Amino acid sequence: MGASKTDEYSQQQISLAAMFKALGHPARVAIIQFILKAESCICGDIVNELPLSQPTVSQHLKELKSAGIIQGNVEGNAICYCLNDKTVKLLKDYFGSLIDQIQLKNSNCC
Amino acid sequence: MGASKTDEYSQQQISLAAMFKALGHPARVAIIQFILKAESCICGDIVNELPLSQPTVSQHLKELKSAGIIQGNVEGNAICYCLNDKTVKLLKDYFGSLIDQIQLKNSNCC
DNA sequence: TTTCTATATTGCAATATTACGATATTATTT
DNA sequence: AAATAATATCGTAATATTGCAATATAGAAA
Repeated sequence: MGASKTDEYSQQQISLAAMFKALGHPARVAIIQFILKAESCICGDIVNELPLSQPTVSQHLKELKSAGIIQGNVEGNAICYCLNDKTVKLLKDYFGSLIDQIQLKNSNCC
Repeated sequence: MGASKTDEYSQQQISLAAMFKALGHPARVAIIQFILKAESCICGDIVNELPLSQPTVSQHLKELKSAGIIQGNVEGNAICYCLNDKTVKLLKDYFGSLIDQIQLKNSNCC
């Protein structure tokens, strides 16, 4: 009869997946890197940096924002996008805990 | 004239995005967690644990594997899937470096 | 060699993502 | 109040993902 199926996914699973999904496109990884590299984090020129149109970049920014990876700040006419350090820390800790769990069970069949 | 567009994405950006994309689905996050939780890492019963058909689980496993998140080991009739600790460490370090970079530039406009 | 068990592949329908031109919005400057 | 500049939204075409039933494959057991 086997184990019973979990009817759905946990909230943590859903929310983690949403963050990873947001990061799962080269353009969005590039946006993250550009935000970190840029002198100030006034980031309207992401559009100039990426090989994509303005609407497309705007859409990618929206996805990063709604997943909580970045935050936007209205700065006069422009908008300043920055990384959400709380989310980044959460993700770092998540992978840290995975490593801990891997090391705990040293029944390594692979 | 503004900055010139990067013609394409870097290999690092593409490869990071592929790993995140592989993790960007609740079923695949659940698979990771199950592999870690399970007594041994003989994992045919992932199918019994998840609310998905066997072909669908197999497909998710394939995606995780080809992104280098997990590895599969033939074990007689069954296959044992385990996390690739090298990849997990790489991702942990990636977020660690993001945090470092955030802290370096304390010109926080957000 | 036949049967059984575990996993993978194929084919396909439903849905989601990606990208962009056109247009809307909002704040600034004139 | 225009005109300008920066960003967002809409509509839509092309493509990719998700999920499953049906089927294939490969090893173990009989």
